[in-house]
Order: sequence, then structure tokens, then C-alpha cells
Amino acid sequence: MASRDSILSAAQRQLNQDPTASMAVVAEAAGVGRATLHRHFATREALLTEIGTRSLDRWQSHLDERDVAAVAASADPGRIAECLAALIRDFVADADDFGFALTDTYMCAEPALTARAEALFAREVELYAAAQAAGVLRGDVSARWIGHAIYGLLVAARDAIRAGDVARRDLDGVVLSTFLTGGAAR
Amino acid sequence: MASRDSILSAAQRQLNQDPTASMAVVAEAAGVGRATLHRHFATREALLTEIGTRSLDRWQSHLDERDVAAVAASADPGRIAECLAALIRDFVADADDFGFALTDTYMCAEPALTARAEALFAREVELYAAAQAAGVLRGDVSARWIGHAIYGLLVAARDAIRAGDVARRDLDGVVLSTFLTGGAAR
DNA sequence: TCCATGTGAGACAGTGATGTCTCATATTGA
DNA sequence: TCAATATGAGACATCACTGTCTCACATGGA
Repeated sequence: MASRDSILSAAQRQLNQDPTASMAVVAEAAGVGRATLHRHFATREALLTEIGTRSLDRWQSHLDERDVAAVAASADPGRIAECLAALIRDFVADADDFGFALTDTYMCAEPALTARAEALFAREVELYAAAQAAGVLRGDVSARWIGHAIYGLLVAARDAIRAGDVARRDLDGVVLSTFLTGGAAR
Repeated sequence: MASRDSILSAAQRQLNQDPTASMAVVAEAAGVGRATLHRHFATREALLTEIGTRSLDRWQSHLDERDVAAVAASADPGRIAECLAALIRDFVADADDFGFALTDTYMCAEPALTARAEALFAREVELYAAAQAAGVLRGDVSARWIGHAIYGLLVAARDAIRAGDVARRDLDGVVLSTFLTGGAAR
């Protein structure tokens, strides 16, 4: 008997690969009947919302565990830099599993999800702003741009993995150093 | 009378905003009857393919105009650096108009389009490799990663514009400097 | 004026996905 | 063993979209 959670994981994996997959395809991917899938998730919207919520939960747990607000308040360059790096590593590790949540149309249209995503983004940006104030990150661009740039590099990380252009074990290092020091030769 | 090209532009705009828009919605957005839309583009697939082709044409024209292969062959650091910057500026200028082609499911599934996209990507990567060899870009990451990173920053640029977080006139400078020197304070 | 071409509105059937339902079967625990 | 629960297979109506077609109308040129 497939648990609700294992179905959810399989659905996420399938929809990650093909965001337009029908409920029938998702059910098959989860090794479960279509009726059973509907028993757990009444509608396709409900399923997508749940996957989106799950991704946001994960995102939030990273921010919580790294204690982002406290680190930002500390104004300690060392702590901030360390937290920043750790956070990016966390994100990179999730980038391909939660990848489609990054760009899926539905996720970006459901108000409840986008509102929460914006709130999490704002928490993250606070850290970036603190990092700028502490001299860890450059101050000549907006903190929100920093956030977008990191997000973009996560998309890049996902694509690079999918294309087999970067080994998984190198990925977080590559993303981190690209973000911090850029692509120019030193 | 709406020209075929103006319909195509309107369709691109609409699908950029909502990639799942139906033919009826696209027709309305183009200020044209659904029948007329079908007269110009027999199927929805044909329409999407045409938009994708158009985007690839644009991409290719940038590579052609900047004479990427010749610049790469020149091995001249100055020329390469200049070409690189110009190219990124070109891409940034297109990022929001051609944005959905970057991430749309269909575009990424149609073999003819992906094959051509891969070929263009390879041309681009040749320039990055030459830039690495000439000491313009760092050599400790793969040239293809450079390509993905730039692509990711274009997604970031699109999102930043959509969110209103960066002024359009600042955008190319911000993207370029973020790519070259990263986000860390100097 | 008359004709030709292009257009919009709408009807139409076909298709695929959705969500609901039933029923036979398997699994689980008492 | 027996009962309760969960499942898979499948039938079913519904719905939205697609692609095709027809017809009335307008616009523009001969």
C-alpha cells in the first residue's frame, strides 16, 4: 500500500519531469490507480498546491534552521558569510528535486503560494541586505537583485545537472563560487 | 487587417504571460478571430514552433552579428571580453520579450527546436572556452557551466524586471557585473 | 458598380482530461 | 475465520480545447 507521502513524492518527481502530466500519468508513475490518487488528492489543483506547499515548507525549514533573522541581526561578517554559503548549499541540494516548483505556471499563479513565496523571499533578502551592510556582499546592487540572481543560478544548477554538464558533487561549490566571485578570471 | 507578423508578436506576448493560454485567448489578445488565427497557424503546435523558431532566429542573429566564431578564434582577450559583454547585453535586452521561450515546456520538448538550441548553445560555449583560454574567464569551471550560469542570470533578469526590482536601464549593467565579478564585496 | 479576397461569428464533431461512481478484490486486524 | 478498510479497474458524464466548416459582411481593386 502506497502511503500518501510516497504518492506525493512520486507525483512531484513525475511533474518535475513533465509539468503537464495528466492525473492518469501521475497515478501510473506512483504505481497507484487513478481512483486512489483522487482519493488522496481530490483535484489536480489540490495535488499541485500540496506539492507547492511542500516545496515552500522545505524552503522555510532551511531559513529556520539557519536562523537567518538572528544571523542578519548579528551583523557579524563571519557568521553572515558562513550562513550565506550554507544556505546556498541547501538550495542547490534541492534544486533538481524541487526544480519545477521554481518555474511551473500553476505555482506562480496560485495566490496563496505566491504570497508565501514572497514572504520567504523577503526573509531571505533581509539576510542579503545585512550581508551588504556587513561588507560581505557588494552594496551597489539592490538586495532583491541578489535574491533573483541566486534564484537564477539555482535554475542554472538544475539545468546543468539535467544536461550532465556538472558533476553533482561539484555543483554546490561551482554555484557558490560563481555567485560570490563571478565568472571572470581573477 | 492584422498582419501575420503582428499576430505572431501578440501571440508571443500573450503566451509569454500565460504559456497555457488557449487559441481563443491568443486570438482575442491579437485582436483577431479564432478562425483567422487558425488560417495563419494551422495548429497550436505550429504557432508555438513558429514562436520558438523566431526566438532562436533572434538568438542566432546575435551570435552572427557579433561574429562569435571569429572572435573566439582571434584569441584576443580584449576583443573576447568586449564581445562577451556585448552579447550579454543583447540577451538581456531580449530576456523579457523572449522569456517564456526560455522555460516553456513545449519548447523544451520539440526535438527540432531543442536540437537547434543546443547547436546555438554550443557556438556560444565556444566563445566561453576561448575566453577561458585567453584568461578572460576563469578556467576552473566548465565552459558549459558558464553558459548555464549566464542563462540563469537571464532568468533572474526577467524575474527582476517583472517584479520591478531593477530599473530596465540598469539591468544589463547589473547582470553583466554580477556575472563577471559576482555578488561578493570587493 | 461588381467582384474578389479576407475576416468575424458561430456551429460542429472529435478528443483528451477531469472528477465521480460502482464493484470485485486484496489486505489488514480482531 | 470474519469483518472492515483500502485498492484497482473501469464505466460514466462533463467540460474545455482543438481544428474544420459555413455564411454573412466588409474592404479594396478593376
